[in-house]
Amino acid sequence: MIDVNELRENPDLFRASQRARMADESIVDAIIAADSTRRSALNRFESLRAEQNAFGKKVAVAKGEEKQALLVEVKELAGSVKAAQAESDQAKTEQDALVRSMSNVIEPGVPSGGEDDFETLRHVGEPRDFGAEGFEPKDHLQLGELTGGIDMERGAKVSGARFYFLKGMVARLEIALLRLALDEAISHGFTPMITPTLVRPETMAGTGFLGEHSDEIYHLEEDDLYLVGTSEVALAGYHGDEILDLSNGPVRYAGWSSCYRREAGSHGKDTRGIIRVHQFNKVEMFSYVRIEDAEAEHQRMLAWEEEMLAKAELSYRVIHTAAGDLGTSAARKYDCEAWVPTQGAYRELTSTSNCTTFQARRLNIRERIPGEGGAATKGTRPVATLNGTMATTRWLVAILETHQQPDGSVIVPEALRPYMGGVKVIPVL
RNA sequence: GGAGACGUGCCAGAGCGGCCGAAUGGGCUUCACUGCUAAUGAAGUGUGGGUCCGCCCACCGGGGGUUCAAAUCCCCCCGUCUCCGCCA
Repeated sequence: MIDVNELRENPDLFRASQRARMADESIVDAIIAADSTRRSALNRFESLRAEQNAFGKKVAVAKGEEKQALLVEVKELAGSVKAAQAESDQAKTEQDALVRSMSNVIEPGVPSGGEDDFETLRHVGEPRDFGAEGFEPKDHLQLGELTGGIDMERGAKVSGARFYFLKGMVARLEIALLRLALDEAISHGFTPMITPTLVRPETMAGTGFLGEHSDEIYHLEEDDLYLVGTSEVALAGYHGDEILDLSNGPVRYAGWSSCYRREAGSHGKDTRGIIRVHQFNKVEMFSYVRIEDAEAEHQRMLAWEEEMLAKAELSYRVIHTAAGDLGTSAARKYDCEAWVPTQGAYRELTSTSNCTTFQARRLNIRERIPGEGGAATKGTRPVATLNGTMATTRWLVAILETHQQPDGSVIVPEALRPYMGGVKVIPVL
């Protein structure tokens, strides 16, 4: 959630951000109006309440007839206090709804526009030239089937469309990838975490996923629990309502979990293979940092993601996502998209977002305000949160296709071999 | 699944419907004292919001209710613990 005081003081910044996102600008003025209504209603209630409190003290010490007289008088006051309180609560609720519906303010330099208006920052590695090598690459599903590693048919039989079995060497490859990702994260100071994948409505709402994208989320009616689409949900909720000590640097967690997505609006899209599925695994970085450190942490996360892509020996490009494609919480987002040979396209493998103080405000996660020499002074302020992908099941698509051989066997990237008992090649069955 | 107990500040732990934002002890910070440490003494030590910057309002797991007035009484929810049952 955005900072209302800042919005009041600098509305143009917020209007510009909304414009860049191609979102409604008028919400800025609506919030300012609702805030002023809220404050005047609150003032009315509080002064009446103060009066009532003062009366209450008199009533407490009065005796007999005097007490009875005071009671009659104060009874009327109690009525107006109640009414003023209702009005004040109402104004607060209205303002809150508006504020919560507004997206984060973008960071400087974020490209304006929608999904296709991203800026390409760089290309790393050359896409493998199968033409020059003289053979037609197979897609990841063909490869998966040839090696006995992916079974979509039985996935559909057991669970329906967009479900799959990973078997044998491909199953091992996924575990190897995730373990490498976790070890990399640990070496960068992240504490490994295995998180709950079912969360309560409050947690889901707190992370901002229950808004526009609520139809993407599985909900268990019987128990009123949600299946998470990423461990970010649990990791952000982890320190909810807490005051953190960031004086020794960022607090970093690497979440390992299954992720569940309904893929509601994507019928007919990516129906082949495991590119877009209802359930997959992911190792996710999540950092709590001081506001001043957020931008630097974001650059670090991007660099760590690129290191992982290098270890998987993939060619990719890095894009700077446009404002309209950021999602509610992010102020800036970088995606790394790997080259998928049979699609002739770059597909997203990682995504790292700087949510600045947006999530922390909503979840009430703060730190003591650092004073001179780093010692905490009076007061608190929200922290910044960031997240980024270390590895997901989808990586298998790019790895299988990129490292395939003419017969359909697949060479295992060197960095993954120690996690596969030294296996160098996934053979055709 | 059944029965019961409990949830108060950084921690432990009191709390009669009004004098309770909350006793007491510990911790922490500052000061004093003592060669140093320890000990001792004194003061301070929650969060959020509003503000005419004097103060004022709210918060005792969460949400409702009763009352002129709720940490305190009533209801619902969440959580923790104990016992019984069930499953492994």
